[in-house]
Amino acid sequence: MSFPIIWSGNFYHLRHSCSYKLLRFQSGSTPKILPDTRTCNLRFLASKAEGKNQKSQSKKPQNVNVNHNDGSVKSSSSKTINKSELHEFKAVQCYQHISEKRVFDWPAVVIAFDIETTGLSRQKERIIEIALRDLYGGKNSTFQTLVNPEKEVSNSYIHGIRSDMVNRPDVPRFKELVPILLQYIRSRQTDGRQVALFAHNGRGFDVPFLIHEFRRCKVEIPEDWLFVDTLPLARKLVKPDGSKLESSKLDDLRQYYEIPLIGPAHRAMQDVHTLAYVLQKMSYQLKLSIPELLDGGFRASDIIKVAP
DNA sequence: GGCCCTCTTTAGGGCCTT
Repeated sequence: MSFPIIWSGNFYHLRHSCSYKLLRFQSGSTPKILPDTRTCNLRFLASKAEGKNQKSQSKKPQNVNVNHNDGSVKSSSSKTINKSELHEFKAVQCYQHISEKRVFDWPAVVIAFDIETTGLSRQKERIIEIALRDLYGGKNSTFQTLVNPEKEVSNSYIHGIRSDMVNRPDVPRFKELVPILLQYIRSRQTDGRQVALFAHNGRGFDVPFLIHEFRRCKVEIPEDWLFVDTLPLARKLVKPDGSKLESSKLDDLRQYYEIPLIGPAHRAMQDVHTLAYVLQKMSYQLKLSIPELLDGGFRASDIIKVAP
């Protein structure tokens, strides 16, 4: 099984099944996942020569629902795809039929996730936003919500999430989010497949943060959740001249791979988008199959044993 | 705080995450 081919196929799914969800919580009622209606258009630009060879399907604007999730209403925006991106999309189309045949061979549910927090200390700070994306795609492949930290947000300059956006009764606290999160992950585990949750610097930041939030709710993270940190993968990357990359930051990786920025910067779902594409690029460059990626995975209990 | 790298391993500095 060739991972790069499957991954390219997945690239197709990323573009065609993106659906953001805004989790709204009403005190005393069952939380509901509501679709967001705002959209932005991905418009393809093609030269005349390219346009002649382009199939009609690829010429159609690709609609991507965008949920800024900041409580404000913003007008639709337009994302222009340049020539190199168009070339990549065309390559993806070549693999589409392969992916559709092999997609059920995926050994695991691959989910990219990211959190925004009130700071860096897992003991003192709290999660204020979480976003997940099932890279397989499909209906409800994305999940995103703000989280009420029940404390002041002092680092809004990082992510743009202000206290008044999250410290409100209609934003769920983490303990109210836990059962929904567990159910969402379970809903992605069709046929009892292994779930693998990818995060950049996940071992050092996201997963320990999740562990502490779950602990506060007196809930253990399921043992069948396998986490994979993409930071060690990034540190293995080398340039064509053999030298290492100057930086392994997620945004620097995005720029290195010339991945366009989609959505508001420094928000959880935007970073999930970036991670999804960076992961695709890195796995291709490092020639890593899905099982090889999962070999580097770890459980929440592995971290707890090291740093209780 | 974990991981990586080096002027290292009996250590220390820097990266990466918000």
